[in-house]
Amino acid sequence: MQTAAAETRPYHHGDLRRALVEAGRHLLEAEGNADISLRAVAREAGVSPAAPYHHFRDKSELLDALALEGWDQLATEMRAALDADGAGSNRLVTMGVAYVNFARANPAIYRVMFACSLNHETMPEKLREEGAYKLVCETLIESGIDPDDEIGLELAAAAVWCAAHGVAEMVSLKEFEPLRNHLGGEDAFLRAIFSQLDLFRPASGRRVA
Amino acid sequence: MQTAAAETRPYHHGDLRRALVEAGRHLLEAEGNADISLRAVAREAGVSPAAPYHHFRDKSELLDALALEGWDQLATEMRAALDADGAGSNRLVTMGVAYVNFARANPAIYRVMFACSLNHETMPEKLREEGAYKLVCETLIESGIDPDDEIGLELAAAAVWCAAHGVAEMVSLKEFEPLRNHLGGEDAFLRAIFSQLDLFRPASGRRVA
DNA sequence: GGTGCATCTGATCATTGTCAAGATTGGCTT
DNA sequence: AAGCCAATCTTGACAATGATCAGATGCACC
Repeated sequence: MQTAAAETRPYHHGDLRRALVEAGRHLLEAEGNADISLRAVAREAGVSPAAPYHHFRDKSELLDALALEGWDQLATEMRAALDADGAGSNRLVTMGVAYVNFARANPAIYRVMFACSLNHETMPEKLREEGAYKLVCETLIESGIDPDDEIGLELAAAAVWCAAHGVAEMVSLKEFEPLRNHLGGEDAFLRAIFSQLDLFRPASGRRVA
Repeated sequence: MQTAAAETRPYHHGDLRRALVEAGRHLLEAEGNADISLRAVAREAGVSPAAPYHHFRDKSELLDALALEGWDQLATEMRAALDADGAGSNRLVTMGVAYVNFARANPAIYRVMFACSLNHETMPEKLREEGAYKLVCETLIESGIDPDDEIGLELAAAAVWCAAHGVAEMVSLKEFEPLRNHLGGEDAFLRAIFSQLDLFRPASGRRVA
């Protein structure tokens, strides 16, 4: 069943690169499995197994593209959560919850995102300039971190990100089901977890060494 | 180059299951890559590609066995770190650092451990009874959590584990290299990160809801 | 000593990532 | 408008992998 390119197969498929990325995203969402087969992506896009190689050197490059889109979406959703946030609430926690909610809602994509980062041993630069990382820094400054203490800021951002990632990956384990129920749903559960990591309380004393 | 079974190939290989697990661990350690090929494991053990199927239903079952060994080793190292810890130091942080050090020293094994857990959507039960999870709970109680507040304890343990896992996976990114150097090495870096997550400070006020 | 059964091998299949060579076609040059 | 170029897509192929099955092998037990 080809979802995307059913109609008339165009001789030279207008923008295959784009189509491949979207096919990949569909597969990731549908199967919920992070190890997509390149051939399956090509199939879904309605082209031959070798076609993708004219747009990506490698399977991993396709995954990189998928990861990039994921990071974009993540940043968008985090920003949206902050914007929708009532004044006076803990914005760091709100952001963390949004992060984890994204990871829970798109587990396959999230795994691809992180796997790519670990492969390259680095995260996409975009994050620092305009993406989620910058958002984290801004929110940290909002909540009392000294913006001029570059080391302190980076350390805090690292810690926050680590915590969010840890929660994102652990929280889908069944072990936490009872806890989640007891606390009354996903968001309350996540907020409780984050609250346990005191960093997420505004302006608690912090130290670098 | 077969490392393990070079000598004389015994007709019925004494304990192949064991040999396979060890071969797998060697490959994980050597290649540093988490996606071992079952065939490669068989090769390393000096048997045919089909032999493992008499001891494991599946490739994933071999990985499960490897994961289990990993969890054991982790618990051992965490316990050792606690035992070697000077009195008066922050034992939760010590434990967290040991956790992350293990993950950093055995990245492939750690990835297999966690991938297996995510596949089954649960962690091995052994952890709760006698493994790392129990250690975490004990140390939490030591550091002031009310042992009778079951919910609170479980929540705290969840938070601690999430944080440790997050740090373990993030910390190998190159982005943190300057930070690590600035703080004077791996352990100082990790302690700084953990210190940012205030939970790891003894007896800071905690709340459940 | 003989036999049953767990264990191991060999052959085989479908799938996958990747590549090289050939077909197709849109766009630019003149 | 004719024609060529280079990008794009397909076909066919290769090696490696996970998995299965029929058969060989030899240990333990009767």
